Amino acid sequence: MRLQIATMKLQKETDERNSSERPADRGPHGRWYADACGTAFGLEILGERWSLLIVRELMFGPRRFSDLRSALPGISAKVLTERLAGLEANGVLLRETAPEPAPVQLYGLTRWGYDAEPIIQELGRWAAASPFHDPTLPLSPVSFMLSLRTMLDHRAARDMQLVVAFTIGTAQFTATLAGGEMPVERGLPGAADLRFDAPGGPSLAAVFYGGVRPEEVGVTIHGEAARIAAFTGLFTLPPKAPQI
Amino acid sequence: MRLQIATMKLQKETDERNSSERPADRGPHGRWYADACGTAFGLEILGERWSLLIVRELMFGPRRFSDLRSALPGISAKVLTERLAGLEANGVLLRETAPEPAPVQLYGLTRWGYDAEPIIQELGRWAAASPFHDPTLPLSPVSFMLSLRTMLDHRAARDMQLVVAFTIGTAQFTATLAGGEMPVERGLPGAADLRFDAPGGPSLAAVFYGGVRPEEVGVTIHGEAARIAAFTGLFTLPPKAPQI
DNA sequence: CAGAATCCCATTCGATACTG
DNA sequence: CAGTATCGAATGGGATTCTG
Repeated sequence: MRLQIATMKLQKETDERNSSERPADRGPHGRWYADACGTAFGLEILGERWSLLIVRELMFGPRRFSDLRSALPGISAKVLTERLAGLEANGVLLRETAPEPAPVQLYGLTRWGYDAEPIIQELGRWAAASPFHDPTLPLSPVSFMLSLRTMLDHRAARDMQLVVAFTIGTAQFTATLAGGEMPVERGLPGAADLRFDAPGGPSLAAVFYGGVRPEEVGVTIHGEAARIAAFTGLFTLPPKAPQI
Repeated sequence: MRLQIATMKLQKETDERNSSERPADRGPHGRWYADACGTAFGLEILGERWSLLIVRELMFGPRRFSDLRSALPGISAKVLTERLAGLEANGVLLRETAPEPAPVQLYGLTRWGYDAEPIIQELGRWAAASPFHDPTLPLSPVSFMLSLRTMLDHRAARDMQLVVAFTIGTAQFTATLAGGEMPVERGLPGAADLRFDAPGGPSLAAVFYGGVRPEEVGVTIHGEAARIAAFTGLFTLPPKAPQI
């Protein structure tokens, strides 16, 4: 395998194109709609393949490279690296070298990055109304928790107050329902009113949205029966769109 | 780096995934996040380059091929054709052969397609808070009208009732403000409380969002001065996001 | 003008191998 | 673990041409 020696010489010229200056060279590649519309600009930043899904996975706190890789089935290390760099360059996320016991590299959203949640929610809400939609695919724990936030019936929840613990595979979340809002954090609470344990995202989705009985899909729920019913009743998918 | 000899044998099995049939094989290319998340599914449909901007341009009613081409600087006929076909296959738009005097081909959103407006709005609102953003680029008339709907202060507008006519280049719109909402239609109203005439989208954006005086950018406004001020005051850009 | 079909090269992607 | 390097294959999309 010697021949590679010669292969690298041509590399050089390929990247001169990038040297063209743009105010803040966002898309690593030639994207760039010549359009002042905010939507178009948003697409420059989040519209590349995978970008928005990466932001989604960071929505409940910083993650490491390998967390992201395993949460995004099919993404390659190369593309993930590129996207992280692009998002960082655009101020959506930051690379934090958290010196815990073992110094780990983390990627976390900036405040503005967290502000992208409504985009993710609107897109998800809209897509859920599509006639086609395969709910059997893998669903990351973050996706499921985000879907709960999206589908929450704020009005119906206004007078409920609950601390709910979720264990989804190895991921743990605490949802705190109060005043019609439901912030979600990573980790388990000291005391919870309800506890959901599930092997993965799809099983919980089946229980919450598909009316499947928990034991059929390996989900166990702890808590007062009435509260369980009241809680799960707060989340409903939108009706399918008409075929016109 | 020695032995790569054996590397290519495993290729085969990689593409079997694609052979699985999907209801309506959307992305002409291998897109397809293996992900049940609604957001990921939405990205399958709207996440390709140009797709969402095409939807945006159709937001106030059907348009023809050449309308779209000129509203989307840089798109090629081939790509536009492909995207229109993809969006049609996914139920976002329909191709209507309206037999007017001269039988013209029109593309119009389905009801579900129109439901995508909140996605466009959230993306635009979010992007407008970016530190980088070049407002000097071309802005299509539709983009501007959509931005008004996005930036409208619904609360402040609740008690206002106005019919406002816009002429932006050759495009004409009627905005009907009432009850804190402001639907927009193509065409001019019989009678208007206010009338804006502008050479293009950017000039109006300068007036509404940049505090520029109309005459500086070729915009003329007709109507009662107090009403003009009250109306234009309803629309404000979000504050820039902090740099963290 | 609307849009389908062809050509063709630059870019991009995913897989694999490699490195600190 | 956190990437980087490289390669083959697929895709993107601009330009051009053709048709009704």
